[in-house]
Amino acid sequence: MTTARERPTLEAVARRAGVSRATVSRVVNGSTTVAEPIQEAVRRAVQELGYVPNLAARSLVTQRTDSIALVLPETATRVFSDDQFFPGIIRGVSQELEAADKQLVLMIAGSAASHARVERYATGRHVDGVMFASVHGADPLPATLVRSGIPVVCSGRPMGQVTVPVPYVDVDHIGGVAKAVRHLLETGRRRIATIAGPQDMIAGIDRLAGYRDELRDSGRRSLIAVGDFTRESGGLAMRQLLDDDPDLDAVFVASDLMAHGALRTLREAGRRVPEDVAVVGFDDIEMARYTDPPLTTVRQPIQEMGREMTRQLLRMAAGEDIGHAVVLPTELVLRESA
Amino acid sequence: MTTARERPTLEAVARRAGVSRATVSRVVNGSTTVAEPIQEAVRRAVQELGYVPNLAARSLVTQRTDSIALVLPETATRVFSDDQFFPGIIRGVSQELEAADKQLVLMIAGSAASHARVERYATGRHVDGVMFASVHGADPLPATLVRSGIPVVCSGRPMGQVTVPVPYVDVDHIGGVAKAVRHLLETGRRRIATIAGPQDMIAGIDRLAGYRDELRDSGRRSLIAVGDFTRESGGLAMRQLLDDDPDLDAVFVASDLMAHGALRTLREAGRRVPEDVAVVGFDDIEMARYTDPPLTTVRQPIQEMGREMTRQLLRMAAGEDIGHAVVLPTELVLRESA
DNA sequence: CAACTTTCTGGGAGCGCTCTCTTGACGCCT
DNA sequence: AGGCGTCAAGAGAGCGCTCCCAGAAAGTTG
Repeated sequence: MTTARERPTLEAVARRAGVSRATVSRVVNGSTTVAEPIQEAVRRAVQELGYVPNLAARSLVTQRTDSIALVLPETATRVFSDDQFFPGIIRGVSQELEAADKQLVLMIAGSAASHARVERYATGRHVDGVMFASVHGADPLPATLVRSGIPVVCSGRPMGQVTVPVPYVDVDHIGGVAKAVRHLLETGRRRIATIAGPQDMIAGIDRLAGYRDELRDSGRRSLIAVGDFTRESGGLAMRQLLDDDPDLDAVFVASDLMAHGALRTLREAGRRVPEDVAVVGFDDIEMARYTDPPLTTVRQPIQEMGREMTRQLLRMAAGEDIGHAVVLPTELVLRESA
Repeated sequence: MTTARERPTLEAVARRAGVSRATVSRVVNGSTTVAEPIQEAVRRAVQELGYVPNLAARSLVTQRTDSIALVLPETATRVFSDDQFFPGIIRGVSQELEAADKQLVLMIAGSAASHARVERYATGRHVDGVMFASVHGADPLPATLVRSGIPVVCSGRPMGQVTVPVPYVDVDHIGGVAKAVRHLLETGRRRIATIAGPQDMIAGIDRLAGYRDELRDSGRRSLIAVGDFTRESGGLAMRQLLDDDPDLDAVFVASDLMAHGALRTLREAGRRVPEDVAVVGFDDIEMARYTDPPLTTVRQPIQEMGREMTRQLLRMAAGEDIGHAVVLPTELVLRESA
């Protein structure tokens, strides 16, 4: 261990400023009950000594850690693919946390072991709250933490039986899909299929539900293939759809990545987009503007989701009561594929 | 704050097991000097009480925090684009950290204010070490931290004058580019251009240097346009290259994202790839297999870079001396674009 | 069998901070 | 002028843990 010069403590600052430890503490923590000249002296001493509070010592007495955990279940296919979900959330969280001067502890929880690790860490109160990005299946961990009184927020409506309500922030999947399908109908498409996402993720489930709802209302037949949000699965699903109904003239794909795969399959099958087949994606990732043709898609505000989750969590950690769900709007972005 | 049932302390475990606090501490920290039956009793008490050590209290006395910071300079264009650099590094870091049972504190440092925040946080010894992902320009922060005796590792060779050596892990940009350019020459390309990356990032600089070196050796003329690693800039740069030399028959693009933009421009300009113009990228991101045509590119082991950085950092934090540079190999991946 | 090691466990100090409680100084009212 | 209220600053008690040191118990040797 490299030995840097001894770090100054509150005590040292107090001595230097000729006041007591308590007073320095008051100034450092922004109490207003300290006379201005003394505040000034303390601040100068802090400056001169390069004092930085020891967070461990502070946590020990305040029982707060001023840091929160963001858990990314690695099993979620999307998390490490390039759909930017994960960076988007992180960025939003980070912005909001920085504004609140809190730290972000990132935990990737793939294995059962790391799952247990997250639980230990959180129940051990090493963080003031936990956020789950992209909950896969019916993960019991969020509910477990809620039950032990730890502030928790999930991205995406948690699945499974609700033994205890877990607060969440989600986007309006159903509304977004409705806009997409309606657009296809309005532009004269008759045989509309969908490539759904995995049915153990709320994004997959809701987007398929939205598609079904909208199509049922129009009285048309629906054709469904299921992918797992990856390009590859999108390509495969498109192949299957084409085999099932060579005459389909539109497809709503539950993610841009899958849409990318689907576009490729369509090209290989000699279909022109959008002339022969219209394609609408979901997510509006950066790449959507660069596919051939550029992808019409449903935009979801991922970064804003991260911010909103954080705001909710911080409020819970501060002891406020919050509503248990926030749903952010989605929007149809028209490009050339439909 | 929700009041969960009181967390048990060492003291409580000690009482329950009928031993002293010191003994419990020994067992918890894996000391071997405790008689087996007592160890057993302590472990049972820990289990029964659900004891989890208070990290703040431990840090206070050990002067370690068992967490390390990963700093992502947000200004780096690449970091939040979809080239997966950032998630790749995080994943690698996270794996290695989990194995060592340490925490990852993620800090996004865009503004000057957040820069100062990182410095305060690190010099305040709130983490045992700091890793910088993708250092942009000649950021003085890494060197500053090194000087105050904090373990630091950078991803990518730091730029600027070396007042103090900052350890780093990088990939072999030059070697990778050499392979790419050599491949173009060997497949009979005569007029080879390049789209370089930003010249304030080592990845941009080295990849251009590699291109120049290799082409100089072959005695050919070189044509250069500069982008900033985004798709958009790649498209623009390609346009410019085409204007400068309509007869060029190959282009080495310093990133896959820019290559994606370039492919689009080439298509719009009526050039066939690879028949008229061969294109080679750099990075080998997931998307490279889905461009039209699939992109020949230079693969760099991003995740491994994150792991290696972490290993180095942990060794430094443990007081070991490490060599100050590690360079990981790159590899040419042949697909259809060249 | 006494004297001395060698193990193993407990006692207790202290890491740096916050926060309650107390003291002290001052101004104001009667 | 004396008593009171008010407000600012200091004293001191821990927060939960590690680790040094002392001391007890057990084992070893001449």
